[in-house]
Amino acid sequence: MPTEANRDEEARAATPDRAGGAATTGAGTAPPAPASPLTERQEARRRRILRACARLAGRGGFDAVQMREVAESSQVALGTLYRYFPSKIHLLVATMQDQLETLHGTLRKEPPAGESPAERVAETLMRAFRALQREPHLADAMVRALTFADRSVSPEVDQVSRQTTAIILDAMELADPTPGQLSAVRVIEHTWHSALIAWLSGRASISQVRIDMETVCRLMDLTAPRSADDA
Amino acid sequence: MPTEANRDEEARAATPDRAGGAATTGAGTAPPAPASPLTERQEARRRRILRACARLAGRGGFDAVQMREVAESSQVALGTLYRYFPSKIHLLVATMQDQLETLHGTLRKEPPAGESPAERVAETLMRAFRALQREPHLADAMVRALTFADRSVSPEVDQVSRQTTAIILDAMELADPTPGQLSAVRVIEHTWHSALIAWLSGRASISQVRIDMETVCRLMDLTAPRSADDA
DNA sequence: CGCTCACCTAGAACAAGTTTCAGAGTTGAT
DNA sequence: ATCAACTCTGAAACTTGTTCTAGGTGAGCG
Repeated sequence: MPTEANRDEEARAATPDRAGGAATTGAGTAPPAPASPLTERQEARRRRILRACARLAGRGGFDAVQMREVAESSQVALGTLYRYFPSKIHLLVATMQDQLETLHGTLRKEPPAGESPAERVAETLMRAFRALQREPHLADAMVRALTFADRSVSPEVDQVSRQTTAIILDAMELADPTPGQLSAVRVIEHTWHSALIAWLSGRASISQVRIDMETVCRLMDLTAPRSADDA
Repeated sequence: MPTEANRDEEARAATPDRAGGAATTGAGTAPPAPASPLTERQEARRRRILRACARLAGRGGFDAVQMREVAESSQVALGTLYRYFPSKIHLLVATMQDQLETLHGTLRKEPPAGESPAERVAETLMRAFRALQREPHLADAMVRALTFADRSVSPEVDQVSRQTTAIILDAMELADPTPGQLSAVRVIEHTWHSALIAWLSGRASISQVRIDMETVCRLMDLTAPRSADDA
């Protein structure tokens, strides 16, 4: 007895697996579809899955995200879930991408108000941090997935990294960063990432995280050697 | 048919599980033995296990460390392996502790030769990095375990963190760091850690890692506000 | 109308981490 | 010498991520 959500179906696009990783893994089973647009109904499925994942991660964290339960909760067969997200890690990283996009949108609407780039970046990161604090289990799940990801998830993890960079550069209000500044931004990202992990595993307090973030932002010399108004 | 390694046995200390985590987990099954000295024979078992773990991790990395195989390879029953290391993560983190101790010993014998603290720290970290490069699979396994560790492994992860701090402080040749410097050291650790992950997952090149390490060491202002010769 | 194709579903099957259990074996104490 | 306590062993069982198989359903098309 099927539930009641499988009345009519679509049949067009090849595979719902986006952003295929063609890195070192041979093109074994995954079709080389470069960008399948995803049917409306498929997009809806994808959303249901991501929402279920975030909900389950919200309580219990990483361990509470069980693939069978995600599948059931999003009214999708287990095989289908794996067709959309080839592993639990992929699923959680995609969830993080999703959340990051939301965050970036929010930040765009309410940009940080600090005077210097360093202040704005620190403020932005602490704001993001507070957002994560509101859902510590979810944060735990996403970050654990992110750091546990192996090479097969590189494209997605890279995407997350680019998104983070974009957020920081936005906060700096710097359209044309120098290589040195990009390196500084990477260091800030590293620090944020790692401080987050330390906090999530209970090895660092919030104030310690704040201090570390302020430290790295202040010392990273975010001001351009020459003021950048020639963009 | 027992193998041939279980002739005589010891029985004294409570549990070989060191550094019990009494954090939030209730004292369910683990006896509260604070520091069980481990019989000679138990110590030998522990070594065998760690060596087998490192060997398996050396090829194949994280996934190649399979608990059944570790047990078999170290001539120990599966249950015993779990008595010594309550999870695969614990086992790999302990392996990292072991390797770090070795590294620290080596570094003590051949300290870095740079002029400034920043140079010495960067040199030290790059040397450690090259050591990891020699066994990339092992490095992968240990670092993945470290970042994947949840709260139940906090004590052990903390120990690794302290060891790393000690190595950096040694390189700085600074016995009495200021709080600001400690924060800087934490940032450096965060960066090292995260850069390592990025390299291991193929998202950063070695030169990028070097640049990031030099960046963070240079900018972190490792020189004391006043020169520290009053220790 | 019936064919074909891609997608989906339900469920079994497999793999590896973890737990559990009964039975020895060892050691120190009485 | 016997006893009690503890550890180790060998093997099965359980859990959860992942894969596989068989069958069903809708859409375009001859």
